[in-house]
Amino acid sequence: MAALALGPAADTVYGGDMDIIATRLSDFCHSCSVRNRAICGGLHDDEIALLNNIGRRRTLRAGEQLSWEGDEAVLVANVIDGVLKLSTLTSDGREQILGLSYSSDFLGRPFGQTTPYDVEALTDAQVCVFQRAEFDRFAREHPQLEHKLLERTLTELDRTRKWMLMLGRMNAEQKLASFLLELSSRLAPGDCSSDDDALQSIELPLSRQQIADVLGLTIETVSRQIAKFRRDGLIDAPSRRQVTILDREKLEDRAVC
Amino acid sequence: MAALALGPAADTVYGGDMDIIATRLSDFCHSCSVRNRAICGGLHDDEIALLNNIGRRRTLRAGEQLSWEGDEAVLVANVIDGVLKLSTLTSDGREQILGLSYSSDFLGRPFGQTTPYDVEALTDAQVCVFQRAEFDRFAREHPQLEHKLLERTLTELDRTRKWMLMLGRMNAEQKLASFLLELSSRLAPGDCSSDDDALQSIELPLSRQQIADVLGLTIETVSRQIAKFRRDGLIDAPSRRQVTILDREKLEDRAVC
DNA sequence: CGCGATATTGAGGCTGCTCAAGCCTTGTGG
DNA sequence: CCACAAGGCTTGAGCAGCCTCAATATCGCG
Repeated sequence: MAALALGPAADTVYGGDMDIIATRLSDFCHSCSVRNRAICGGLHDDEIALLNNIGRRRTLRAGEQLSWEGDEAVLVANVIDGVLKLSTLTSDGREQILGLSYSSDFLGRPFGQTTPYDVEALTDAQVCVFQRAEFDRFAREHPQLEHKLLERTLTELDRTRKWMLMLGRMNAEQKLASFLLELSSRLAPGDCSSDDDALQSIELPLSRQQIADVLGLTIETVSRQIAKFRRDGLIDAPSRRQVTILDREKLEDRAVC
Repeated sequence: MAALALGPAADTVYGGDMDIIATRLSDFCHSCSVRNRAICGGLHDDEIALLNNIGRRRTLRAGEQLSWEGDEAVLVANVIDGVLKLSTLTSDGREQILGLSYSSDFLGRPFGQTTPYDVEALTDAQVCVFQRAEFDRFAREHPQLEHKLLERTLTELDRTRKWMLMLGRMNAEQKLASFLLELSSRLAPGDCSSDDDALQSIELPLSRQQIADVLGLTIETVSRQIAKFRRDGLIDAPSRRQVTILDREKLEDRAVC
């Protein structure tokens, strides 16, 4: 189905014969922009080649879903480019976003039966997908990969817990300030979390409604807080999807944490 | 220092000569109540013996801390018995509990530099602690252990995300109902998450204040919600630290999720 | 230009917080 | 065994922050 369909690039590649496939896919990895930051970093060339055999590039359009909550977890993936959201619905139909995935993040639930949340591309995105069963087998045979995956999962757990703190204890102003600051550092090209190269001008990958879903607020509250930050000269918002941080220090004060 | 001091049992054990040490510690593992549920499950006997050489039993009194937020992460541990909390402080001094750890859970941050939260025993507890550096080395050499650790971390991440949903989207009533239900299943002797053997009578390991810190509420709100559940006949609360679930179904209705 | 989707702004209400007083439990000392 | 104190818990009153509902404005696309 849609979630499993290959992107045009992958289709082309699989049209050739076996040797060519390996070569071409290997080229994918060698030129991959997240090669050293994603979990594949640290693998030997021959391991990369093997991984290539089971991985496929896939291009997602903004709004497209990668897998569905509760489905048998058939896919895992590396994010190459773009921003994706992990989300789930409350029983009364509201959405809560559980996490955002950026370039070089790992997506999905290896060694599990079901995907516990929806994955949807917020921007146009490129991912490198694997059939879960194949990935699991490969990971078990390559401890170096499992180790990278473990480190990444531990980091993600730390990040999620920090987010919990935000949801549980911050007010609307603090939530929005934290959110903008985090976004400006996660969207920075290096992705390395050194705050120095954090962006001043952010192209928001989320609508107001989605920001509200991230922060556990309503769209109106988000809108009012943005308006307040503008009035106070902390940010500028030339268009709906753009934000410029004018006074990072004061914004950090508002974020508190 | 306090955090590193050995419990009396370990002191005794280390008093003997080398051969005896290994044997005695091995006995610890063989009789360990979480042997098959914790990450050590699936290790060979000789691996267990090696692990024994670097692990120590430690008994914690309720209220005692295991490591401190921001400290260099020197310890990791398995929870053998009892309930511990992971928590952090907001800059304005309120506490947010980030997670609870029960029997057979893994504690700490391997492969990281700092412990990103406080760990404190809520009840008297027994843990099996390792120096982080030694544990890291052992884990790198034993992929089977790393694999178990990865699975556990992934599960913990899923659980944390569900908790996030609760903090972001639930009202006080839903939060408390969910909390009581989760507690009754996590405290059940099997620990297996089959809801069948969930407890009806819970001995609360947390004070009202701590419950409030878990749920992102105030102590007054927690108290009022408990009073309401009692009035409505959903629970009984014979003493401050005891709760009996009288009508699980209706409680689940209140929890919504 | 005009329509639909998205966002902003306003008014009013409710949930949960704050502040405050009193109660119950537990432990200590006479 | 009782008196008292201290800490934890409950209950109440009032308030603030955020949500809800509603009207209006703006953006983006045909």
